[in-house]
Amino acid sequence: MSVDLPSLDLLRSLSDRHVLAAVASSPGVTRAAVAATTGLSKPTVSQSVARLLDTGVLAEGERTTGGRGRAGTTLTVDAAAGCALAVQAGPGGVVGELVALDGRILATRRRAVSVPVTSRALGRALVEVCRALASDSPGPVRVVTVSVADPVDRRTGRVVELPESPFLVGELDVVDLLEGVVPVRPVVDNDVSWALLAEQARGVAAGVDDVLQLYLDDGMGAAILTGGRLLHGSRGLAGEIAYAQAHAPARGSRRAVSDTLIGCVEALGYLQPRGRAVDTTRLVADLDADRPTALAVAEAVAGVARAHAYLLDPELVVLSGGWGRHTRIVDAVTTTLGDAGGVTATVAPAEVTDDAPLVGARATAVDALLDTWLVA
Amino acid sequence: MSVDLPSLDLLRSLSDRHVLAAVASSPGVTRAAVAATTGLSKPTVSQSVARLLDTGVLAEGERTTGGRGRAGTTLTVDAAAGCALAVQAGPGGVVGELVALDGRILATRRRAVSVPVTSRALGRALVEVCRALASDSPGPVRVVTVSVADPVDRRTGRVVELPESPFLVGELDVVDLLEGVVPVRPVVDNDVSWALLAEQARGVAAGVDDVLQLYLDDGMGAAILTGGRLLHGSRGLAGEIAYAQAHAPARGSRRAVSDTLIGCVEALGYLQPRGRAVDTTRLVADLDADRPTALAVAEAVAGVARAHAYLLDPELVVLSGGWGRHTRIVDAVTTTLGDAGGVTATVAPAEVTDDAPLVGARATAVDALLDTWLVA
DNA sequence: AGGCTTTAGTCAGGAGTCCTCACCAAGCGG
DNA sequence: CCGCTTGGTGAGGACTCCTGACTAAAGCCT
Repeated sequence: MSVDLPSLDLLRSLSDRHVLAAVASSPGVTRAAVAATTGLSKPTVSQSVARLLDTGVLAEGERTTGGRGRAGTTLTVDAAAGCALAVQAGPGGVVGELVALDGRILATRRRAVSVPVTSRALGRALVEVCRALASDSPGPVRVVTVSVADPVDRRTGRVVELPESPFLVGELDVVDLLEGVVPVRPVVDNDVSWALLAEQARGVAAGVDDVLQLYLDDGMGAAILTGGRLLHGSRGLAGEIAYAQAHAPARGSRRAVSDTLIGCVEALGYLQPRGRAVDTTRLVADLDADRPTALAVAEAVAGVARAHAYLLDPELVVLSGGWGRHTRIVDAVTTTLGDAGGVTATVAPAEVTDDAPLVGARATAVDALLDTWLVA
Repeated sequence: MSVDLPSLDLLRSLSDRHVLAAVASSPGVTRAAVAATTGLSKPTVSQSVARLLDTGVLAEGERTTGGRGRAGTTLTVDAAAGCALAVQAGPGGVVGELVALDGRILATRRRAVSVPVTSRALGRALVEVCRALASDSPGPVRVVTVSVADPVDRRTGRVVELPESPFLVGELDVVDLLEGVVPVRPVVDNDVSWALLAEQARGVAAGVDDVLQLYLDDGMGAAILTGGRLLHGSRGLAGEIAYAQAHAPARGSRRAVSDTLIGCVEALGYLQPRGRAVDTTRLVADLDADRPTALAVAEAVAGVARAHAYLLDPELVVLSGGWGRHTRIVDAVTTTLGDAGGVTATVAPAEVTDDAPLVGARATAVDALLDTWLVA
């Protein structure tokens, strides 16, 4: 007969949350250690732990025999109480992880998709990976986060067809696809946003609250962290930079090209023949060779970075993606921002490079999984 | 002897805050009415009111004789317990208001500044207005918000000299100027941000969480609301659009101008001879007359709006300022955004036109004034 | 005028949370 | 074996919120 005391409930759940977070962040701690790290009193921690043991989130382990005094009973997160799925879908295929509340990765599944990538094949791979991971789970799946390498409406979970979509053809509705596969509504966002969260969690953006990250690969996108929070926009589509206005000298002509960023890339000859994707390998090669057309692309990117740095006043500009991390790009952006009066942002290449979106999706999944326990 | 119970304190202050907000929003309410609107129980409200009466924030009034049953004792915010100052400094001079916790304007002071505006004269006017308002105040001044019509670092309160500052010459340090004049550190921000808050409080942006507002007047700027919060950037300088890349057909030539927005305005001949300010009156006249150069400015603005709409995915784009609200500008932006695939933002002219920054600064001042009571 | 109805505000008791202090339990070292 | 150190639990106090009952006061009706 729990009475409806919203404020007291809030208070209790606040304590529980602290305790749970402490155990999750360092499994095997004792009640006393939790009390020390959280600042709560020992009795309060005991009380909270009792509640959490009752719900099944926590499990008691063996006693430790290491220290001086009495051995304490260790506390661990019980994966059987609920897990989360973090999945990344992109041109390279689908990768997914089954993660526990304490961040442990319990299982990983990969599934390649043959090019050209169709939304049908990608959707099938997504479903298969999720189904496999869900069956691996020792407990119910309570959170699913999905990274999609295309603009996606995070309210509906549908991939949005912008005029010049980078790699996908056809429509993809992640929420609809995973309807019966997974018991919860997935949180869907585009890969650049997740990559920025990864960079914040364990990369160059750690501890920085205002970040502009440019992702330059087959597709081009941006993610914005402002006041420590991701900027999503009304539909979660924020970060589109392909249509940002840009200037660049055109190839074989003396006239300047003035167009959108993707228009410049096309005019300079770096779009793949089919589709609207950037020819990353050739662009990287030309950047390595200091070819003028490639350097013109760098200038165009730098101009976009400058305009956006003026608009957003970030503390840090992160360059990521297959050709975004190239020295020539980083140098061009650094120089342009340095010449711009009033802009003080530092420029740095991304540090998290392997499956960065997956890392970000995982971090968010664990956070959300933690949250599922204080509502109930 | 209040014990150090952070969480319980938080709880109590949460109740107090609700009660105080209820009284502030509708002065003259009774305890019972507060209980009804806040959802708290009558005894809890009485307890909270007792605390607030004790600190002096609230005052008891006469009994009401309107209704059916027993007349309740009315509650009012006591202005003598603390007031706030909202001040707007711009090319037109300085305007300031003394506001009470319930939003009542207790006094207004204006002071014109002769052109050309120097930072010295503006600073003097600012100090005089603040000093006069502070002496008008029935109680201590606890919050000061200042709107400055120039880029300003909200951490330091200093006006930042960007390469092409719109109207001010010389440096201006608001925090330093008001050091002895006012007993608290002022919250300083640029006028566009405050104007957006005004638009959110009582204008076209009411209830919308993701807004891009362009302010086009003597100076040009933008403000961004994302997730219901203002985007400030690392130094509070976010919103600079003068250096956004833009395209426009040049005057008297067939070649397109490709430059920053302010560069386009200059190339089209709408910059004032002295300084880097836009010649608003002439631009408005030419927009009225449908002159090609003026319409070219509209196109340049529309291009910038489109690029930023793609980047930020706002739900609403607000156009404000002396020439920003012009039909030709609104039409151009509406058309351009309508043609852009994937952008669904609606476009609307600003509704709060008279001293919009002051309105926003006032709203924030009242909020902050409310906050000063729950910390203590 | 007096009683009834309605509303305002307070008092008392119960539930729930947190804290401090004290106590018991269990290891390790001398 | 005894003392020291550390882990965990009770008891009591303080504080908050709530519900329900009670008093106070004003208007309406007979």
